[in-house]
Amino acid sequence: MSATIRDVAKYCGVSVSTVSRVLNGYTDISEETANRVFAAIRTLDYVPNDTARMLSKKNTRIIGLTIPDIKDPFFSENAAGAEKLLQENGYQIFYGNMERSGEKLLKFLQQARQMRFDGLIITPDEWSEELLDTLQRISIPVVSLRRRPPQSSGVPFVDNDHYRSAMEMMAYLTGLGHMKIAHIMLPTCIGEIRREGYRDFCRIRGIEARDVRVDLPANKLDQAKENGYEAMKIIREKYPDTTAVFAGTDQLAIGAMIYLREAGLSVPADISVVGANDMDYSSLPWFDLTTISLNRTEMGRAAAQMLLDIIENRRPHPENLLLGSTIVERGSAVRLLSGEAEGNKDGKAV
Amino acid sequence: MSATIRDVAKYCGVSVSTVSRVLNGYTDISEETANRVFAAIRTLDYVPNDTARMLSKKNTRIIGLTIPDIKDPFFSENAAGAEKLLQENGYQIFYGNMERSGEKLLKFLQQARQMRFDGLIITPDEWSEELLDTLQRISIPVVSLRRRPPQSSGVPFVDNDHYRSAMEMMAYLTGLGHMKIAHIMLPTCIGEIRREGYRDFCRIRGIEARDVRVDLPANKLDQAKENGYEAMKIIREKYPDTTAVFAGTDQLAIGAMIYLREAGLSVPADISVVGANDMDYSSLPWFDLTTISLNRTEMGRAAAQMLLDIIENRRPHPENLLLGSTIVERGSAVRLLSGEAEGNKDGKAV
DNA sequence: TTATTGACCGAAACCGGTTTAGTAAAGGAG
DNA sequence: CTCCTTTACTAAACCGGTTTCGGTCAATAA
Repeated sequence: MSATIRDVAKYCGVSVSTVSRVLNGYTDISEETANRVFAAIRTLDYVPNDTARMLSKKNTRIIGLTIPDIKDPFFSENAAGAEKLLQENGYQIFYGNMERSGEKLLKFLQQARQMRFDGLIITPDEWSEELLDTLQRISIPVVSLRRRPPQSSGVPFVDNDHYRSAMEMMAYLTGLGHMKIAHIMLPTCIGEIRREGYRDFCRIRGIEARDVRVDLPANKLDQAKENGYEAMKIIREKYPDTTAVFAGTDQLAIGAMIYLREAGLSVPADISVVGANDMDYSSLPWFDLTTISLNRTEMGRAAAQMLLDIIENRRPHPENLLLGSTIVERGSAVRLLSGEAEGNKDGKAV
Repeated sequence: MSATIRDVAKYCGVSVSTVSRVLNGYTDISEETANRVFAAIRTLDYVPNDTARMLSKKNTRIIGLTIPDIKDPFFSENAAGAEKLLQENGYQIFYGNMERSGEKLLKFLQQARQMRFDGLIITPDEWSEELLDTLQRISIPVVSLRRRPPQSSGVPFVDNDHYRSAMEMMAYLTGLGHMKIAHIMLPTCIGEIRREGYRDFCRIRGIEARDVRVDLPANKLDQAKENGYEAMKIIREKYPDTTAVFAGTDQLAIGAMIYLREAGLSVPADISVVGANDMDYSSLPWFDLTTISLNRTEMGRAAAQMLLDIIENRRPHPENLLLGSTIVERGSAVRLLSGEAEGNKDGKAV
C-alpha cells in the first residue's frame, strides 16, 4: 500500500513524531530536518491518511449539509455560499440528498454521528418529534437553513423573512392600483409564512383575502406547475374579477400562466402575475416575471458562518437570522388601468 | 465523550472483540451474549466510530462524485441514479462541486486520496496531462461519466452516444422534409461529438452543413441562452433560407427562439427548432421543444455499476458504455410544407 | 478413558496518525 | 564550573475500532 508516516520517518532517520510535527507546521524543527522530511515525502509519494488523523484528532472537519431535494432550486446557490466559507476555514462539505423524506434525514443524522461530522446544516421538511430527539442526542452542532424549528428546540436557523417580503410584494401590487389580488399558496412552511403575510396585509388594508391552497403531496413538490395551473383555474371560477395574482413561487406562477394562456387571457394586459424566488428561467421574455429575489448565496454563507461560530464556541447562544429580499420588477405585473382601478393610486408601498 | 466499544465490553463483561463480532454479525456468538451486548449498546447509546472503523478496515466505503457545475442540468438525475445503486451496496457518496475548474478537480482528487475514498466517478471538463497523471498516481478506481478520456489513459467511461443521436435527430428532420438545416454547436466535448454526427449526416446525404459554433468561455456555460441567441442571428444572416435549426442543447434552442421571437418569426410555422438534453422546462407550451432525451438516471446508475465492478474486482478490464437516447417529439418541429420542401418526403429516417 | 471436535470467547497486535512528557545538547548567566 | 534555559528532537501512549490466533469447555467419537 501507500507509504505511511513511519516509512517517511525511517527513510530520513527521524522519529515519527518529528514527521508529524513537520506536517503540522510546528516551529521547533530545524530547517534542515524539515527539508529532509519534505524530500522524503516527495520521493516516497507520501499522503497522510485522513481517517487516521480524524481518529486521533477527534474531529473530522466535515460538515454535513442536507439537500431537501436534489432538484431544489435553492440548493445550488445555498450550497455554493456555504461551501465557499467553509472551505476557507478548512472544512469539507458532505452533502446528503433527502429526496423529501424524513426517514432519509434520520438516516443521514445517524451517519453523521457515526462519521463524527463536526457540524450540520439541515433543511428538514418537517420537525417531527423523532427528528428533534435525534438532533438532541447526536450532540453535533446544527443550524437549520430555510426552515424554522420549534422555538423550544433551541436549534438556531437562518431564513429569509418571507412574511415581510410577502407584505412588500402586496404593497407593490396595491401600489400599482390592484385591490383584487389572489394568492396561490404552496403547503410548505415557507408557503404558510408567505400566506400569513398576504392575509395580514389584506386585513390591515381592508381588502379581501383570496388565497387558494394547492395540496401537493410533500414528495411531489416538483409538480408545482400543474398545481399553479389548477389553482389559477379555481381563482378564475371563484374570483373572476381578480386583477392580480401573487403566486407563492415562480413555478406556481408559471403554472398559472399556462392556464391563463389556455383561457385566452394575456399577462399582464388582462391580469398581472407575480411570483417568488426568482428562478433562472423567470426572466425569459415569455414570462418576464416580476418576483421576489432572495440572496441565496448569502443565505448559505450566513448559515455556514453561524455554524462555525457555534463549533468554535464564538457564539454560545446564537441568534436566529432573518434575511431581507428585494422585488425584481419585470413585465408580468403592470399598473392597473384607471378604469379598473378601485384602490389607492399613490404608486408607492404602504 | 460518547461511549466506545470498550465501554460496551466492560459494561456487559465481555471482551472488546466479542462486541465487535456482534456488531459485524459473526455467527459464533451465543444468542444470550449478543442480547447482552445489544442491551448495553442501547443503554450506553453507543454509536461505532466510523473513522476508527475506516482506519482498521482499510476502506471507507465512500465514493467521490464530482459535479462539473452545481447548476449542471444533468447532475441531479445522474447523482440520483448513482446514489441509489451505491447505497444499496453500502457506499456513501461524497460530492464535490468543481465549478468548471480543473484546479478544483485536482484538489478534489488530492482530498480523495487523503480521505482514502474507495472509488471515484468524475466528469472532467478537460483531460489535462496533470489530470491523467494524478489519476494514475492516486490509485483509486475511477470511472468517467459523460466525458470520454483519451484512449491511452485506460480510464473507462459511460456516456450517451451523442454521435448517433445527432444522426437520428437529423434523420428525423430530413424525414419531415427539411434539407436546409443549421446546427448550433456548443464548444464542449459533447458539442463536438454532436457536430460530428451532424456533419457526417450532411455529407452522407449530400446536404449543406451549416454549423455555427458559439464560443462560450468554459466557465460561462450557463450563458448558453445568450449564445443561442447570437448563433441564431448569424444563421439568419448567413443562411436566410434555413428551414430548421438543430441546437446542440435545449438552452441554445431557447436562446435561438428568443432571437426568432424578436425577429418576428414564429416557431414552428416559419422555422422548426429542435434541441438536445430535454431540460425540464422544454416541455412548457411556450417552447414545446422537440428534443433528444437521455436517460440520465440510468447513466448515473451505469457508471456506479461499472465502478462497483472494478472495486470488487468483478471486471478487471471494464469496457466503455455508450447509452442510447430517444427523440421526444413535441411541437417545435413540423413537416415542411410541400411548397417549400426540396428534399425527400418519405417521412422516415435514413 | 482419551482424543477430537465445535461452539464460544478473550488477549493482544494492528491500522496510521497525534500528543504528552521528557531528554540530550548547546548556550547563557551567575 | 554549575545551574538554568532553549532548541531540537524522541519514546511511548493514545484514538477506537478489527482481526488473528488461540484457549476453554462440553459433547461426541474412538
